[in-house]
Amino acid sequence: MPKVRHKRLDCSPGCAVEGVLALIDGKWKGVVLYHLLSGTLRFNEIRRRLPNVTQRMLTNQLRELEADGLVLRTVFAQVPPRVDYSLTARGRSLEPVITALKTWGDAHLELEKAA
Amino acid sequence: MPKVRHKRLDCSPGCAVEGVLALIDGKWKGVVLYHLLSGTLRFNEIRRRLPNVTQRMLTNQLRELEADGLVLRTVFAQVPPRVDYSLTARGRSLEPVITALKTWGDAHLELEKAA
DNA sequence: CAGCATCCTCTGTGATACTG
DNA sequence: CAGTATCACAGAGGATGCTG
Repeated sequence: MPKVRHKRLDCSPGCAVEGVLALIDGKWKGVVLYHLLSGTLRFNEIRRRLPNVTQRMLTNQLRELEADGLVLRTVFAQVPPRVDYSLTARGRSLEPVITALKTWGDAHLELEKAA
Repeated sequence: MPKVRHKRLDCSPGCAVEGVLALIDGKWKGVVLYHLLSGTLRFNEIRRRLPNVTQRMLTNQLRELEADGLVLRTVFAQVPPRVDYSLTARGRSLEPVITALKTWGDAHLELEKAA
């Protein structure tokens, strides 16, 4: 059970907040987690959902998520390699958080939607 | 109503998630928001709650939060300067999100708590 | 297909000192 | 008290090419 290996954490009761933020921080972790909520995905499937991510970054973020015990990485010994990514129980437990983020975003963010 | 002036946002439905993350990303924004949930605070009061933050960073983060319309900055024209920081309606609307973060953190994070 | 290795840039963060 | 101004740096993030 990986403790918060990130460096921060200087608050008092707010530590928890920072801690979670440290987990989903990283330019793509949040969205990756969000997409994985829908179910298992293969590397390129995730990649397709993040138009501007580079493999390096995606690999990177996935590895960190894996290290934090949020994502499960399953490698199939096949000729055309296949790697599945899914949420661990811990990862899935983040669902309410991700949902809260998405809900708020949908409600309070002016995205590309016209008007 | 400040749009997401940050650069990212490359997802599809996950945009919202990224968007919010962009707002509370920044090493101290999360905790600052958390502490402001309890009520208005002065600059040094916030600072005292974040042991390791430097004025430069705190000022910085507060200004960004202000620019994003999450925090209200009130300057009093006094001799010993006084500046109050409080949440705007938009900022306060983030409460469920912050709460979700804190709740998850308390439940799933191994912090400094013994055992 | 799903990476890894390199190289490079930029910006977020920090330390320190000064000011109205 | 609540900043502002500099200087400096680590590492997050990106571009590209190669590989089992």
